[in-house]
Amino acid sequence: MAKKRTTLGDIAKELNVSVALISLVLSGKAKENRIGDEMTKKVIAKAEEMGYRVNVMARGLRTGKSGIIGLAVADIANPYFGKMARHIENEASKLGYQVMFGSSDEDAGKLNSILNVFQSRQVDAVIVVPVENSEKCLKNLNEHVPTIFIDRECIGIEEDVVCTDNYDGSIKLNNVLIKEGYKKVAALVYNLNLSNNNERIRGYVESLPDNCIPIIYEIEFGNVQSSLQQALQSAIENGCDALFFANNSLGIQSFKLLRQIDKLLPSELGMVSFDNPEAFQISNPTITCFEQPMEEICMKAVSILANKIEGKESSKVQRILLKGKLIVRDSQ
Amino acid sequence: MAKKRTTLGDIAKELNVSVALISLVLSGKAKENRIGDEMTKKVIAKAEEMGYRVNVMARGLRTGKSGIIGLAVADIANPYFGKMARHIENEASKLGYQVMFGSSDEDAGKLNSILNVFQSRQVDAVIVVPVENSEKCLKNLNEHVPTIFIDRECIGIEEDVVCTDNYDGSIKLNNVLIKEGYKKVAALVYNLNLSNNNERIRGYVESLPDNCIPIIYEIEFGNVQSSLQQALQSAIENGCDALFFANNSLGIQSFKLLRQIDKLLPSELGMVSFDNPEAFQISNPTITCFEQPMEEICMKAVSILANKIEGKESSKVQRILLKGKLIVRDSQ
DNA sequence: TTGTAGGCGTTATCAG
DNA sequence: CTGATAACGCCTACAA
Repeated sequence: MAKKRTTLGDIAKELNVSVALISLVLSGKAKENRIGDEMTKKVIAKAEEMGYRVNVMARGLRTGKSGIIGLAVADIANPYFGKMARHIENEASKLGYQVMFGSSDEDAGKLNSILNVFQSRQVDAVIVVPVENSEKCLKNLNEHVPTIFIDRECIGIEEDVVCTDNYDGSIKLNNVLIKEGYKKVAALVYNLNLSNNNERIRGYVESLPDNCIPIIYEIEFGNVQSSLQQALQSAIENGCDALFFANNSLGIQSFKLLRQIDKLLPSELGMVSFDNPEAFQISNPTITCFEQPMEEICMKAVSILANKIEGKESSKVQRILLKGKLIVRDSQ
Repeated sequence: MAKKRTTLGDIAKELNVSVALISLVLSGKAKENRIGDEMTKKVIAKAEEMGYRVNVMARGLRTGKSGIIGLAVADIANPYFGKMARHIENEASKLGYQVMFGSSDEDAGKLNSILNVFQSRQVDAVIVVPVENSEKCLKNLNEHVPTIFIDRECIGIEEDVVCTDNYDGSIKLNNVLIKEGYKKVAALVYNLNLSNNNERIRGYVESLPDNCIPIIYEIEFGNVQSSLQQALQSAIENGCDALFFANNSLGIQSFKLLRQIDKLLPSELGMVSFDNPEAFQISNPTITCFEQPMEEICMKAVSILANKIEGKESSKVQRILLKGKLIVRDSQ
């Protein structure tokens, strides 16, 4: 296995020309360096014949570019981030970039080590889902590599970010419950101080009618099962008639728990949730939810990043909020 | 932004020693080269202080290793492959490898270009989910880079592979239906000639009682919606009393379609499905299914790959089949 | 115990 | 139009 791969030098030798010439031709700079048409063809043919493939590391060492975009998500196994990865892969590949990913599990330490690896590899740019307490390492990253935040802002750092208009989404989502006549709606959210969570809660609170007081349960991210169980129990005991879930995993887990205690949806309890996982279309009742515009988000993020890589940074920080889609189903 | 990063040379200059010394120390070879303890400490401290970070491309150019494992899945947005990616990320990171992924969409052309990119980047190893008609490019890959197949074999290539014992799974799954007393079970599978599909169908066929004839619907991968609709229609008209789905997406899509036509599960029609997506726990009824041992598969795959990278290839091809888990719920 | 020097495959800069 | 040649930063014999 593995005989040595052919290099520019090998081709040059075969053709009795210089390495530089080959390099120029194969990196598509033949025209602009006025290299003869037939020579160009000959080189390309020979390269093909010899199975030449550029050595990206050599090129990278020389140019300082790796052709890699780093993507730091919370968890690639979460379908929400899986979709994100796919859309970013698509966009990046159009521009000739490869994607390298890492999962932070919402942990600043893990995120930090992922970003360290990315920097060691001299990724050309980074797309980050910021986590709690990551200001320091993100600020550092931001000073060295073109960076963009996605899905949420990093509280405390002024940097480009693309995400859903979570405030708007929450209002639309909660209004479904309000219009349906629910009087005591509780919101459930992870106990993570993240801009998206905060915006969703803000939307929930502000869309409540004047005579309603907000009821917010913060679920421990590290202890979802029992924390959620307690919250649901408490909400029911307090006479809540509907539940507002700030993300899909809370919605899904709760759905399971509610069924275990034979709570009937929506007759005994209404619910709506952020995000639109497959499960919400299968469940009975189907779940009314707010779908985030993932493809647009990723397209926008990569396009901004592409500009930053090229050095065409717009001078001021861009904060892009994209509208999502309310999907009304049967859970209220 | 971005002042030049510090190199080994910079540190050497600061300390008035040679580059080689620094290199030795920082790559952990101080002891074996009998370098003084205090010198070692001094170097490490200085490196820390100056924020040194190895240039992976320079190292890679020199050593021929990139520290990257390429992962070619069908679609990273599919939670099944998302989980796979996550487990591989975990295992690879323990060994100091980064993961770079690509989605083939079950298309041999796309897979080929993904693998080309991987090879250009000199990934140290590749984990591939083979697709139809990819023998040629996989054979080529296999001659140049340590490779392992995952999730399915590549029909026509003798190479290490780790996957679920699909035959076993199918038998267990179908037996649930048989034992429940269903008499006319139809199987639905994608029209892709893949070893996992074939094994699942083989299991289905062979576990049918003698008086039952197999009924198999091949769903067009490129035209799922209408192809599936026709198949379901036909199965119902032919008096099938239960459905065996060869994977999760067929199961989920069918569940939606069956509800649209108000088919009652399991009273009017029983069903079981391969894979255990979240949706199967939420649906009503919950779906009896067969869960693949993804974590074990990935652990095994990475561990074999690690050996191959080190050159300790076991001489004979390994074909690892891992047992999955039958999960009996309410759909039969 | 430490230093020297060559080379990995490309690209860029100049010179013809 | 094409060729020489010097970097890029690191590793690794081999020398001292």
